[in-house]
Amino acid sequence: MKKHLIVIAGPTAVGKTALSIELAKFYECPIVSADSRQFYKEMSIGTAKPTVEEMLNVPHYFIDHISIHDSYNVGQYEREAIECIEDLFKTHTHVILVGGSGLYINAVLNGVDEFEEIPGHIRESLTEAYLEKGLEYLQNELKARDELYYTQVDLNNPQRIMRALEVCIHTGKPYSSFRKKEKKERSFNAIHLLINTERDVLYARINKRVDLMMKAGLLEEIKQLYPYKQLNALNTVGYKELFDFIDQKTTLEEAVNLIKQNTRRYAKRQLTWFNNQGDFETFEPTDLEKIKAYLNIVIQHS
RNA sequence: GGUACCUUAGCUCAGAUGGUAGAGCAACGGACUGAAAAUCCGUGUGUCCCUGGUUCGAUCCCUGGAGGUACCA
Repeated sequence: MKKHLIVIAGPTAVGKTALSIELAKFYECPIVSADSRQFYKEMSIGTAKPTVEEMLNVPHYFIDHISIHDSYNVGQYEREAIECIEDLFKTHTHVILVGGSGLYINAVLNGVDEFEEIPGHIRESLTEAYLEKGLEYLQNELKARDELYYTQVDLNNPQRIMRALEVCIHTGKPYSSFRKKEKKERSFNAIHLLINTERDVLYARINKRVDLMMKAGLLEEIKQLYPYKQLNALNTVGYKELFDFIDQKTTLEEAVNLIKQNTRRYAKRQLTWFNNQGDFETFEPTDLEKIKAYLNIVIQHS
């Protein structure tokens, strides 16, 4: 029997969680998260995790999967997620993958290239060099170590350059020599659904959800995490704005408005990414019946 | 009621001896392979308050309105 991974992608706050739970109940299948912030057990209200009750009825994987103190990345996620999904397919014909992190969804669907793990101290010294010597230094280093990638990267993006450099330094080979961009074969059939709605509606949902998060105690959650605010995981919309409020850089009202604004921008970036993927069938978050009908047809024909 | 000043992009404001205008923020668009809710790039979207006049040409000068701010009553 053919195995089907139902992929539910879409911008933040569009209604993916509720929809995925409805579908999971219908197909009696588990849900795997592809949300790079819901992975963290210390972050809940600000990441709009499914509630405990919701998860009681439907098993969820990769929610509360790691700690903000762990270092985590797409490569690890790909390996773990594929192992988890293949395991689930031993007892299920359907598995749902939901999330808004395009890169992570892509890792499950197509895979990312294989890289060695890079020791953390290399990135640390690169970051230091960047802060001391500036972007131009990084650009020159990259030009010397990987001329090909130098012509391909966005040279204004320090994050990209540092990643390439850490690979070059640790392996002694150009970063671009690892970038094969090969699509990996998977043992399951993936059905791609993009959940989206009109921009006005989406933005209204985002604004409302931020207000609800505040009512649910977001500020309290953030106060607990304040000592760790420099961690990568906490460089997140909803968290960084409230850290600024705690640091008295903004008023609470300004911080909340900034969370709304930055969430809207994030949603736009997600849409840009998904639009670029091209092979997603688009539905409204309320189209449950249409989606079931669509899935039926696709599953029968595969 | 009087006097002075103001009215230009969604907001705050620049500006040109008269040749239809530009910054910041916002907004919008895009990129993306181990930080991805991250990081980076691009784009000015305009009855220059209205009206009549002067002028080849007015957002700019003049007349008369409207709205706003301050001070005096």
